[in-house]
Amino acid sequence: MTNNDTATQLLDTAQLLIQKRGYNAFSYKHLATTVGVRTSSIHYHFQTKADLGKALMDRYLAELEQALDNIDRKGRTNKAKLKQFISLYRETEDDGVVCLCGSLATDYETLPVALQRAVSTYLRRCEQWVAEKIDEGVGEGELALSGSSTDAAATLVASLQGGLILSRARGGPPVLDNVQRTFLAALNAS
Amino acid sequence: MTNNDTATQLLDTAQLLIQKRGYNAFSYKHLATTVGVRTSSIHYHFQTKADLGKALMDRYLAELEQALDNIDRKGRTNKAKLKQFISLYRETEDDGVVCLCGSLATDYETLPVALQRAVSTYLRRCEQWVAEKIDEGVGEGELALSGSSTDAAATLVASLQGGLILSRARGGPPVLDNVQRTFLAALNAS
DNA sequence: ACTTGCCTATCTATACATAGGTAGTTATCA
DNA sequence: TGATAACTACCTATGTATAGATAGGCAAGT
Repeated sequence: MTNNDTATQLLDTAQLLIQKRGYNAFSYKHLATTVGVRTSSIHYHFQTKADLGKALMDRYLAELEQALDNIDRKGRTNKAKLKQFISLYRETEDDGVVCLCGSLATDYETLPVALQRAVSTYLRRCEQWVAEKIDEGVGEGELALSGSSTDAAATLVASLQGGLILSRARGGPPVLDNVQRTFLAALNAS
Repeated sequence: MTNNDTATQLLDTAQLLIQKRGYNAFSYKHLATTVGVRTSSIHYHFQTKADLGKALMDRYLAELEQALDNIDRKGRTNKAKLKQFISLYRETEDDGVVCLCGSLATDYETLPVALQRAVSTYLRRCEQWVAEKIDEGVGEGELALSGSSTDAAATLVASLQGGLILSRARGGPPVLDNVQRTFLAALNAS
């Protein structure tokens, strides 16, 4: 399908542009020239910029669920699962971009409501999943934690998103390596 | 001086707009109508948007140094100083905005070089200061740390910035409260 | 014939920026 | 002291580029 091809290409490119430049610095014109079509063609596939954004987040959320599923099925220990989760973001850092969701979260106030909701959902899902793994790990005596799992989960998600955002500006070795070490140390699980 | 007044008002308002909406979603028009002048008047005070951004970051950096100085002079223990540092961001979270620097960091790729440099400087300065306090605290036996102070400092700054950014989208109780508890727990210093 | 997937052409709104004017203030010095 | 030059802090008007969006056409597939 040419349809599928172009639509997917539009999604892929738009996502990258948003991750690189932010929602408000990315435009249909920019996207069009990058993909090699006219802006009107983008409007054909995604009537408005808000629709495109929503489609992007829907896909991103589905991919997250898939990734979490994968980790849950393949990971042996909870520590390994959490490491896998972190490495999801660590790969993003290597790409020199931020999480789609973190990018949108910064522009939160300027987003259409549907997008705002999708961003919230994504973030809460991440925190919930992380807290779950920590709880399981602690329950099984695999991990130790001096605070609450909720605190640790919220902090991890914040530091992953923040780490990605700061990484480009700060330069130097990957910030998420520091984050991972700190997080695992707090769980007595280097 | 009317000069001082308008210029300062422009800076204040511009900063708030950027912290609320991001660098690229804030415009001279928006700023002008908010302050009650014409866009050309903004150009009079700050020839270009890049100049305005630079002036903003210069001021922000100066304020940071002042705040750190204040904390260093007034804080008794290193733990207290670190708590004070965190509360700087915690106040920002209450205002429902993000750190100016965190906002700019997200749009990093689209910023004029002078602004990029200012953002880097700010972030590195924060990390450096935090690492210093941790080192001192550990040296004096006041704090204990299982990892490196560099890791902890980078992680704290990332989670503060990330926490602010996620806070609006996530809703619920302040994220930075979770961050503070996690951070202090990791230092064996609740 | 109808749908799909793209195109050209065009619209309105806004972005950042500049040119040039003006009222009010301050400095200079015969 | 009071004429004039220079400066300050705005203004109106305008320009060029880009934003997101729409209308309508057309070729290819079914």
